[in-house]
Amino acid sequence: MEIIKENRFTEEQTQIALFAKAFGHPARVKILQYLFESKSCVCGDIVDEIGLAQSTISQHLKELKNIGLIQGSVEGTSVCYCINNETWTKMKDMLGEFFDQDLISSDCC
Amino acid sequence: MEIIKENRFTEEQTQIALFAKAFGHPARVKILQYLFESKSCVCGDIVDEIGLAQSTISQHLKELKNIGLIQGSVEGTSVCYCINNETWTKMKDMLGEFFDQDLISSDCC
DNA sequence: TTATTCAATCGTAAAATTACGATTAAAGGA
DNA sequence: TCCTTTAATCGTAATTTTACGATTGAATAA
Repeated sequence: MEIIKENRFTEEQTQIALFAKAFGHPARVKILQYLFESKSCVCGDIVDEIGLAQSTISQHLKELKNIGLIQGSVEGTSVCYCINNETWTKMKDMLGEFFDQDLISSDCC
Repeated sequence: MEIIKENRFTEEQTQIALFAKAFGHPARVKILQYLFESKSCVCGDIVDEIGLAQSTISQHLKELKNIGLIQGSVEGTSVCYCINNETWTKMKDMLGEFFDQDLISSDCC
């Protein structure tokens, strides 16, 4: 869609922002927490847990899936969603480094 | 604005999402990195550094200020922006805990 | 086969976000 | 005083996000 290369931001800056956006909505924070805490991760259970319309939850799940934080596997007529630990770790590393900037920063003002 | 208490999400979930949204845009990621790296933190320098219109940068700075991640002090006709280390640390702690969920999570699927 | 269940997708509306130029206000300098 | 500089705010447009109900499609159950 965006053909012309945008030089304004680095790949890293863009990726950090994309990860942040992924849990930049309380529903997606809650979904991710639920997937970590719960043994069950069926889509219908998530809908019950969060309290938003089924189509809305599907939309949020799609966003989390698009960035790779979760993955879904069809189980009969249900779909089981899980954290993708590889992406989760990558996110932890990237954002962890971003957060720790303060440790090597000099004072200002 | 929102009078009726919204029970759908916890304060923590909402706060995590708000912090995430704060750096959920590459311009704000870059601004924060610049404030950490640079000795200078004058608004005009940020505008030059990022390459967006002055009014757009002001808007992004306002968002970062609203959530408390940065603070500005007037210096003559300029404004000097700085990281608010207290809020930054609070954010690190909160999101760090959120990220480390995987350490106590059981496998699924 | 037909009916049911479950989740994705569609269509749509409302709200929020992002970006810009123009204007304003405050401070400093001539 | 008047002019310049700096950054906030205003007004606005385009885009994205969020949410919902309705529909669809796939799989299972009767």
